[in-house]
Formats: sequence, C-alpha cells, structure tokens
Amino acid sequence: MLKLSKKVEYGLIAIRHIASLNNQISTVKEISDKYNIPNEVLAKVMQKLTRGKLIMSHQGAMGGYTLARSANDISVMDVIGVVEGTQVGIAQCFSEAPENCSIYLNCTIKNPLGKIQHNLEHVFASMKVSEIV
Amino acid sequence: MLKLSKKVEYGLIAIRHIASLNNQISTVKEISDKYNIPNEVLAKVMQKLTRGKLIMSHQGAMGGYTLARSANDISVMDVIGVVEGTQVGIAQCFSEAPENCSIYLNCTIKNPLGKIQHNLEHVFASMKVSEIV
DNA sequence: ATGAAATAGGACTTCAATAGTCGTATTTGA
DNA sequence: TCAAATACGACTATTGAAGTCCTATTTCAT
Ligand code: SF4
Ligand code: SF4
Repeated sequence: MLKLSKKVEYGLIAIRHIASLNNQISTVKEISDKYNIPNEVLAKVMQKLTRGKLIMSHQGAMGGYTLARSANDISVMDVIGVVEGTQVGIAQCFSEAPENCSIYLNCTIKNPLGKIQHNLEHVFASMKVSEIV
Repeated sequence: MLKLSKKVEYGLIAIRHIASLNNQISTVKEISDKYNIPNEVLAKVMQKLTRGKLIMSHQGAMGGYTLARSANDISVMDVIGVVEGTQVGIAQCFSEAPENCSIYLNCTIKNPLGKIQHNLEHVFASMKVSEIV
C-alpha cells in the first residue's frame, strides 16, 4: 500500500542514469546490466517513457535512448504518470469515476483525502531528476 | 499504486463518525449501515484499531466503540499504521529488510526516495481526525 | 545485401495483496 | 437466559504487480 511500483523505480533509475551521463545515448542492455534490472521489463518501461515524451528513442544498431527534456524539467510525478498511464490517486474516486466507489455519496472523508492528495502531488512534482543525479 | 486501502478508508470514516458524535459510543452495525460499509470488514478494522489503542471497545449488549484519545491526537498516519500493521514505505527497502530488494546495492534512487518518503510521512501525520470532523 | 544490435510490442504465467464472506465463540446488559 | 454486541480465524474471489517469452522492425557497419 502506498508503494511505488518497480516499473516506476526502474524508470527513475534509467532516466537518472542517462542524465548522469550528460544525456549520452544509453541502451536498455547497458542499464539493465548495470543495475541488475530484468531486461524485458525495463525495455517496456523505456517504451512507455518514449511514448510519454520524457525520453527519445534511437532505433537500430548503435541506437538507444536519450532524454527528451532537460533533467530539471522531469519530475518524479512525470515518471509516475507516464509509466503508470494514470494519474496518482490516493483513493479510488480520484483516479476513476466517482460512481465506481459504492459509498461515494455517503463518504465523509473524500474532501480531506483530496487535500492530502494535493499535498502528495506537490511532493512528487517538486522532486526533479536533476536533483537526484 | 499509491492508493490507500479500503480498510484504512473505513477506519477513517468510523473514527471520524465517533468523533463527530462527541465520542458517544457507536456500534459497528450503526456505522456500517450508515456508510454502507460491509459489516464484517468494518468489524475487523475496528478490532485492529482497538488493539492499536486508537479506540476503545465496550463488549456485550449496549457495547460499541469510543475513541481512546482525543481527535486531535489521532492522525491519518496513526490509522494507516494500525490498520495496515506496518509503517508506510514508499519503496520496498523502507518497509522491509533492504536485502529483500535484489538491486539494493546498485540502486541510485533510494536516497532521493527517502526524502520523498519523509515528506509523505509529514503529510499523513499532520492531518488529524479533528480536522475532518 | 546481409547480419548484428538495437527498439517495439503483444501474449502469457506467476505470485501476492486486496476485498469480501462465513462461521463460531465470547462478553454483558436487561 | 436471551439478545446484542465484540472477537477472531478460515476461506474465496478478484485484481494488480512482476516477470518471461516470442516475434517484428529498424538501422548501422561490414
Ligand atoms: S469516496 Fe470516499 S471511500 Fe470512496 S474512494 Fe473516495 S474517499 Fe475512498
Ligand atoms: S533499493 Fe532502490 S529499488 Fe530497491 S526498493 Fe529501495 S528504492 Fe526501490
């Protein structure tokens, strides 16, 4: 509960890696070997990060990935959003249709949880990749 | 990911309910009916909250639950800790033995995530039940 | 041209956590 | 003594996380 997924962690490690090499092109193999991350899992994370325009892919031999933006313009929040494909929602009613929660109408805590949600977003959004290089 | 469990939500709703009635004794049935929460699930949550000394149980007929502390001395963090039985850990290495993470030694993000963890704890700890009554 | 190195991406399995259900025992006030 | 309440273990079902496997496509270097 309240744990980041491994995919998000792998994405952060990879992006930090590229940033730490001054945006030199890096391959999945290089990163998965260095950090001991399952190759295929990382590969798919990188593909999502590419589709999310946080990194750029370079196909073919000698290919790999570089950042698509400067490291201080990529936040942990960005990575979570892109990798998970959904916004952070501390409760069901924040990440899906409110009607999906069967007690939505009776719920007395959604407003306070909304405040917590807002604060959490701020925490994740204010941590930039440039700080962790 | 990063979602509170229903159990925690139920616990918060129940504690807020009791607090809103000025610590009048309340039963599981009363609360589960009012908020449309599955009876048995709430019952077990209340038992955990009792063992965690956030509320007090009164057994037998005419029994029920009251708060064990004042509402401004119970935080969302307290409820999470008691209901989940474990501390909030945004990453595996914060909530279990670091060796359990196979990439712990190579991990380059545990320190920055530790900072995020610290900030999250503050967010959860600073929201007291008294604020949501 | 051809082959190796790389990304792209779908299909699948495994495992653990979440959410809920059921049954029974115990306590206690009226 | 009964009814109303808490206590608590065992079970099922569903979902999501994590990882594996396989094949296609792109592109550089020879
Ligand atoms: S409505 Fe209340 S219970 Fe339902 S998801 Fe939102 S916060 Fe949780
Ligand atoms: S060590 Fe790094 S990867 Fe492993 S759990 Fe901690 S943060 Fe996540």
